[in-house]
Amino acid sequence: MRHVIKHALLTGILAGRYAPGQRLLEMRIAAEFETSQGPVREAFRELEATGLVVNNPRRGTYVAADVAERIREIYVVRGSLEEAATRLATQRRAGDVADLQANVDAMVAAAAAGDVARLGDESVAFHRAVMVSSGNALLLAIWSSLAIETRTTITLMTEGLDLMEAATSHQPIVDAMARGDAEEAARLARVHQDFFETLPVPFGNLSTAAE
Amino acid sequence: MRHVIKHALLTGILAGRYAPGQRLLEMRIAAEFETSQGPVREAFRELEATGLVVNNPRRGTYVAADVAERIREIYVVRGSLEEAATRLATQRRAGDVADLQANVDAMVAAAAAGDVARLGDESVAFHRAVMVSSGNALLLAIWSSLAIETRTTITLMTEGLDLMEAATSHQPIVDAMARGDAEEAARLARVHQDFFETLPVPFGNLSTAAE
DNA sequence: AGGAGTTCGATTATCGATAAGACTTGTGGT
DNA sequence: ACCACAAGTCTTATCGATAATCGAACTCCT
Repeated sequence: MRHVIKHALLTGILAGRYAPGQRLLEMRIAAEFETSQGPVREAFRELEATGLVVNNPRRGTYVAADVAERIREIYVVRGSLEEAATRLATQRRAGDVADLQANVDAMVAAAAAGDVARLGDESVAFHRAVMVSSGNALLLAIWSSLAIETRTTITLMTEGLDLMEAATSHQPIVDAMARGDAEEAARLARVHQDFFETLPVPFGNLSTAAE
Repeated sequence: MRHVIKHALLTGILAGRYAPGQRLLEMRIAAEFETSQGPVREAFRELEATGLVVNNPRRGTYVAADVAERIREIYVVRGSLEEAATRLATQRRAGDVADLQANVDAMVAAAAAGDVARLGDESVAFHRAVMVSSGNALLLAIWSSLAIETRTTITLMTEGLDLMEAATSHQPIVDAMARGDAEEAARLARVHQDFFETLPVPFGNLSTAAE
């Protein structure tokens, strides 16, 4: 149950259903999900780690006042984590990037077909595979907590950006990893995220996209 | 209350009072702190973010089986976050590093006096100041969730490492920031953490140190 | 004896109620 | 009219109890 609530709050916040700065009343949320206070509070605690919600003891839990900025910050953090993970993964993989290449190929195919959802899924799979193969469980855990899975498709859908470019932009990273050039791969992984940081963060009217 | 429990579990795990892989029974912990299940569960949820405890739904919460490795992983993540934060902070500070220099000076003084606790506090203050001045609240939030404050003093106390070296190793970072050399400062910040990653992770007999 | 199915004990997940703190509104004093 | 104070209301933090699930021990059948 708490997972359900956590996920719903997360997508709700990212989609703008819960406004920036809005107070999240425990009992109200509990009522929405037809549950009690406990699970809601636990979901809050997990969400606090992402910085998307803030808790003041005895005063309540709020959606971060500046969610838009916070989302942009996610890309910086994400870039930083992926840089580290890519460095480690390159070393551990020793040139074996078959699965990653498969993801990129699938992305290109999806982009060609205009299949945004598929492109998003493959992209998430790609980045997740890199995090997993870094061998650092904490990196993966934090990366997962950033709600990247949730964000990715929303971003692709709302920006109207060049899908093919989004797909092929992964290739240089794979190439560097295949060569075993850890530093270059890591650098590319970070730059890859910087791009999204510059995009405007969309809000509202996303209820459908987020679900 | 949940903060008390969280902190106690944290130091308990880091000090080895709770063994790696040990199951953490909610009611048992609740009894130890003369409280009820609720606060304990909330503390668990917050601790999950550090990867130091793992939860299997309906099966219980456990201390990570490989705490030692997990702690080493923290340094990688931390290095990565500090690298990003230092890069941003250098740009935003525009050469104004007076507060950081003061921290370093205090560290050197503390090292000279053999005041480990003070050295630890100043070091935490230094790194926190960098994170704060990065202007990225998410970086700060995640960094904070890594229980770095708790770890620092323990590390300094148990390793028996050269205190003066630990203190002066911060200087090059400040220098690079003062020059406005963001990339170099960022690189140094990461390397600064790599050092700790190579240290053996101590366990047990730390009950005193952790408190 | 070996294995599948079943019962029982232990523990988590959730609920509803209570205690206690914070904010709001109203009141009296200046 | 303005400020300080106080009662009342709302919300969080915590508690104790219940429901649901897991794992282990046990039994029965082959």
